[in-house]
Amino acid sequence: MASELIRDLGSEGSKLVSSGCGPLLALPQDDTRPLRQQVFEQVRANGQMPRMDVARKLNISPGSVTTITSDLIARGLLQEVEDSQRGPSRGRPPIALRVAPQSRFVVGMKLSDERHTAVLLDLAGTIIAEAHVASASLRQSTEDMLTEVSSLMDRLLQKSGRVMSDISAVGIGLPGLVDASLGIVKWSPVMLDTDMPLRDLLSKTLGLPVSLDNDTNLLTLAELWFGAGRGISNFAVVTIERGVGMGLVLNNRLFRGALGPGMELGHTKVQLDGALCRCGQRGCLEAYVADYAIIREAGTAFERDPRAESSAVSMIETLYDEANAGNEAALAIFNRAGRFLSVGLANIVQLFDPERIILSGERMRYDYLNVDDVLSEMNSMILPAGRAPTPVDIHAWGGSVWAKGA
Amino acid sequence: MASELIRDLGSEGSKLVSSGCGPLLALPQDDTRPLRQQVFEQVRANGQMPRMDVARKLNISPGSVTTITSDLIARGLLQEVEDSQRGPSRGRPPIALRVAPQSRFVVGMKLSDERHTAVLLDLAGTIIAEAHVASASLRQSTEDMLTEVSSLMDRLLQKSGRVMSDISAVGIGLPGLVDASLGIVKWSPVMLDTDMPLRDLLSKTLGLPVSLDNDTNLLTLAELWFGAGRGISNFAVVTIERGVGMGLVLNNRLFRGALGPGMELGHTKVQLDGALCRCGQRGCLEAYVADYAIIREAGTAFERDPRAESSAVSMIETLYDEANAGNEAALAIFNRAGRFLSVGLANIVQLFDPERIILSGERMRYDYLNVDDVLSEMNSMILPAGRAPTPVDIHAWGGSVWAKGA
DNA sequence: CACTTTAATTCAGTTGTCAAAATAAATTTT
DNA sequence: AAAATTTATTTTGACAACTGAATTAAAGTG
Repeated sequence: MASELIRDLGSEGSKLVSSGCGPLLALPQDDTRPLRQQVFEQVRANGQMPRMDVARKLNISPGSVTTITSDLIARGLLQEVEDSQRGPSRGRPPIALRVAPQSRFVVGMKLSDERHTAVLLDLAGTIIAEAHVASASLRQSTEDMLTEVSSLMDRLLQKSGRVMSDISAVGIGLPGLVDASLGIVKWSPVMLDTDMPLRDLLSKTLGLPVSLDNDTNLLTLAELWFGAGRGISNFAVVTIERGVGMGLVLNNRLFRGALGPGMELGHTKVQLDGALCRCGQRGCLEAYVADYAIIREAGTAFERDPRAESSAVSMIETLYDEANAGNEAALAIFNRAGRFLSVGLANIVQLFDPERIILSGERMRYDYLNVDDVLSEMNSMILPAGRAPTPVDIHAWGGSVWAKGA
Repeated sequence: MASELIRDLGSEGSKLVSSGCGPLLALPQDDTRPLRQQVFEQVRANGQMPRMDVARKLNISPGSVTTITSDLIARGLLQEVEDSQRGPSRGRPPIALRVAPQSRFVVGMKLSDERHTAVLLDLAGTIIAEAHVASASLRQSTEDMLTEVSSLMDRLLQKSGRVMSDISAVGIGLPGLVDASLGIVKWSPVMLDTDMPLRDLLSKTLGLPVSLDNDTNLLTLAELWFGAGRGISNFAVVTIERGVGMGLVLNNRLFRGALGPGMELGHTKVQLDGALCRCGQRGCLEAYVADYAIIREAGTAFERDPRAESSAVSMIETLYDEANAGNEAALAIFNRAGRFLSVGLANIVQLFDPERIILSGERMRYDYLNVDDVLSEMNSMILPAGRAPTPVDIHAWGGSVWAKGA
């Protein structure tokens, strides 16, 4: 079998003559956004900026900026800022532009097994309103899910005093395997059904365009748009909750992997024949740092039945208190988890060479693992020493959408 | 310290209003190649194709193709294929286009610690000639390097019957840390000097434009251009020689990492507090699968002085023979290395989700590690089971350049 | 031989962008 | 205060790239 797999230069060389060279599939994805959109994005990114600055930043002529902005203003997407106060300077004062705040609204939702969260944003990224509903059960049918999303939407609209027609798009994130381009939920811990075309169903229910994605991806996008990822081209977002997830931004763009499911940091192996993971394999990072791994260890060390505790979170909290109180065994559990997390993070750095790693997640649980120790250990495992320390961010929300008219 | 690193939504939210949202650094890299170049690349990729096919493929009007191709033909870059035989079909027969084979030539070189290799290619990617020189010593001065490259170039030209002015560009790959954009060799096992602007020196010596890159990157590009990577958007190339290297193609483009040095698969940790690596850290993949790791183990198992053997390669060969002859200890060494390699490869799959992994390298040494076992073990470590098997390619050369007039 | 089919070319027209000049609105100098 | 200077924006004409439709070219089919 091995020999079949091996091709040598000879056959390769002869193939060349007939079939040319260079990468096939030149570029199905046209990367160049129309200039109009670039101008809009530039203004949005800066909050507000005068036309000349846009022209300089994008290396286009001031004339084009005038044309484009006047068009965008006519469409109500941009507006001039009346009160552009500034220090005394010569020349005609610049008239700053900003995204018209009330022009359009988008909604971001995050579905989880505990509660669903929704935020209403304007195009400038300002949060107008926020709403929550408790999720009915751990796993639920698609129909229930549609109902819950609808009621969440109603509550959000009610809170903000808007109506459905004010909204131009909805973005929804949920855990599990999601095919964002097709809008299909392949598998999710919050849903009973698999391979469900949830996006289209939601779109029909709400009467709005919907985009669907993995929650970690959306969290990563949120970091890129609003958080620590702004201004950074390459970074990784690592989440530690029930499992260990990762989102990756390469060249200012979310990287989704080639085959869909994306990056599974949690099932990266950090130990040959290591601890048993819930995926059935051994040595996964998740099997050391996820909450169930810690609970498992605690159960062994203290001979406690995991189900005796009220919940996973509270059990870990108890354990953490004990560790702080000086319990060696509890401390050792957290230390070990922290060390393996260091290995996982160091591997990310070695492989992706990101400018930054962002630890982020809905629940702030990193202190359990002792951030400082993890970071210093991680840095000691990275080959070219002397790297910028990686800041830690905690985001309590993850929804962020993006709808854009042509 | 930890608290300083942590920001919460509050501060983030308030910052939003003033500073807008969306990624900064919109796109300094303008991705859109001029249409002329796209047409040329399309023809080159296909070997030969008629104008209408180009128009359909690139979604441009046939008129544009006529204009562009006639221009390219006038410049001598393309030519019409006289004998476009085809089955009987109605309509005017298409006139295929191809890259004019003799129009320009480029040279690719690979420098190593044993010998330097150079190939002469035309723009269609056909190898015209190949030449080698033995490298003088393990590490050498920059001056000697320049001399060696010059003599290699002379030999190549002599072999092919061309003169220097026939060549339009040279691409050179060498091991070590190379900043491709600046053309600087930060560190290399084949050079004594560090931080040397080798590209400019070579360019002056040869009187030609030179591009310089890490050899693994060049090997990856070669796979993308000529090898198993054609037609695949995302794949990883793994090399196992003195160390363990990796090149990555994402979206049909070589990914170089954010901070320059790029991906160091070899120093990915596969075991906490594992085997000692030559980098001084523990548990690196390299410390299990690189040749020095195997030799080290052999030395322990058989109480042999590594320096007693004539060379590293021959020592491994001896060990391999013994393993094949049934020596349990020798077999165990290779098996262990193979298993750790599986871990490394599985991690790549989990993180990057590539369509394919290509094991590639100048020296065909994979059989030592038993390709079949490694692959099956790797597949067993990947979460979403049922993935395409990864073919193994052996390339005996790595140079591949690309020079393109506007 | 007329008709169909497919490829390639021609050409007028649209689009998006720029360069340069003109205009606007402030400050500084005279 | 008027003139000069400075900076921002708008206007204008020109240009280059591309498209779409019509046209020409070269084959096969009935």
